[in-house]
Amino acid sequence: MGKRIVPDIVVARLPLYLQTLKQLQREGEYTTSSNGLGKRIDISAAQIRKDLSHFGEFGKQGTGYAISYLIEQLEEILNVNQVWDMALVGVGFLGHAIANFRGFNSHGFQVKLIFDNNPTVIGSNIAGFIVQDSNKMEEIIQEHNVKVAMITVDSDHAQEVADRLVKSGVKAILNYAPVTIKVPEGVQIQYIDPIIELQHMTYYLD
Amino acid sequence: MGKRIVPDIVVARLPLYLQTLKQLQREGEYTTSSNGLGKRIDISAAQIRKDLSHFGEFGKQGTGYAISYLIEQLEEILNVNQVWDMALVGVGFLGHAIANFRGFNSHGFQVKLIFDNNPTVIGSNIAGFIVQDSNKMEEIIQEHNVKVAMITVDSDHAQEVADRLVKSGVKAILNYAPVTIKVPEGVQIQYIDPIIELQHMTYYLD
DNA sequence: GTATATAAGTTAAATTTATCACAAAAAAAT
DNA sequence: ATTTTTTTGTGATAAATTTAACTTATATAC
Ligand SMILES: NC(=O)c1ccc[n+]([C@@H]2O[C@H](COP(=O)([O-])OP(=O)(O)OC[C@H]3O[C@@H](n4cnc5c(N)ncnc54)[C@H](O)[C@@H]3O)[C@@H](O)[C@H]2O)c1
Ligand SMILES: NC(=O)c1ccc[n+]([C@@H]2O[C@H](COP(=O)([O-])OP(=O)(O)OC[C@H]3O[C@@H](n4cnc5c(N)ncnc54)[C@H](O)[C@@H]3O)[C@@H](O)[C@H]2O)c1
Repeated sequence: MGKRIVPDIVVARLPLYLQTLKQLQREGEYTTSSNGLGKRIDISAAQIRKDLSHFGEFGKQGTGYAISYLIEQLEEILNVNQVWDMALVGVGFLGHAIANFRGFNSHGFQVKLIFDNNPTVIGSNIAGFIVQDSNKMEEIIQEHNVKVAMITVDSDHAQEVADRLVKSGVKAILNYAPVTIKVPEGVQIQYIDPIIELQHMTYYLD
Repeated sequence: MGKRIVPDIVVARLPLYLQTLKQLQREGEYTTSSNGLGKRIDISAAQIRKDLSHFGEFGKQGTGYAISYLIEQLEEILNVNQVWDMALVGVGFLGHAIANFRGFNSHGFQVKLIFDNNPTVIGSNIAGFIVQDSNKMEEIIQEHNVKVAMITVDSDHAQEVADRLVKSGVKAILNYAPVTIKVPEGVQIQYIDPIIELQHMTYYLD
């Protein structure tokens, strides 16, 4: 109860808090405060406290937050106190980079399946994975009970691939193709698009 | 006058409008409406009209928006009615993918310079660019008057690289390393981080 | 030609989001 | 032991953002 009423904009900030806490931990810190954390990421202390207050009380007055405890709690809230297997569809340049990216592992994710529709790529070994035929996506994804996927195909095929992922039972899609995708209620979608970010910045340049 | 008072959250949506308009154009459409555009990207018609109203009047009652005209106008607003030369720092797996990405060109950007600090990479040809020594970043970037850069080095070196980019006169940085970076007032920074997006989504999964 | 439908731009209202300010608690200093 | 400082969690307030409603203009149907 109460989980659904947390504003999405608050949820969106939690991963950044988690990332920063982990970094503080790597730097040898054991505690921090809403102020200290906020300074790192340019977010007001009040906002951080307000955000966390949606989920419980994690700090101690006068002291602040025990970093390892807050990390644990945030990982639980974000459901990354487990490792999500992921499917990657499209092994071009970008898919290749992502398949080789080792950074997912310690943050709740791991690539498990890789698909492409190009016969010259299917069957080859990329980053330790055998590239599978995307025609068999539905059965293979279902069989492995994969719920999270990344799309790195050209934008012309992104919607079609998304549809098939949804049919396969995937509930969260990270789409790198520069196109908006329709998914049914209950399926999460997020976008990564450098051009969107670059154009956002050039607005402020002359 | 009045440019600075447009809320950033509005500015952030403009590139998405532009992307979608370009796609409609590729599909052979000549006009659209706030309603039609909004349906594509799940944004209310009222919001689109409100957003655009910050910059002028671009539509026609009863008809909607002439796509090619609105594209032109948005490109001008976002300062992408020109091509921005970009520097790319860090040519690992991800940098390799970005260097080879052809999608920037038609949207106001082009990779111009590539840097790395690894002697075995420096001097090699990647996607038609000779990888330059990142020790010489300052002078080379200044010489080419590059104002936009992408960081694809490991997170331990991202801040240091950002500092040097700023010193070189770069005014907009797209950072792929999973770490928050400090830049002086007047320098734009945006982040691309798949883990942040994935964790945002897994919150909603069980 | 008139009526109906479409759709922009805008003003006002509603909603959401962020900030402020303070009481309570703990820690540090005197 | 007492005072001062730090810091959380929160209720109240302020600010920002979105939605809805309305006016005006254009286009289409009859
Ligand atoms: N490379 C980048 O740095 C970069 C950056 C941002 C966005 N993107 C976007 O990411 C996507 C991929 O970029 P890329 O440079 O790797 O392109 P790419 O052409 O190198 O790779 C695309 C891959 O997808 C495969 N594919 C196409 N249709 C498919 C389908 N229906 N099912 C399975 N596989 C399919 C192709 O065989 C190919 O291997 C594009 O949409 C691009 O716009 C790329
Ligand atoms: N590969 C991905 O899919 C992916 C996805 C998301 C984020 N990232 C992030 O992007 C960054 C790069 O990832 P990657 O997989 O390409 O790593 P990588 O190790 O393959 O590449 C890093 C490159 O940066 C260079 N480098 C390091 N320090 C440098 C410096 N001071 N100056 C110039 N060059 C320097 C290295 O020589 C290397 O070539 C990392 O921060 C990673 O977390 C990568």
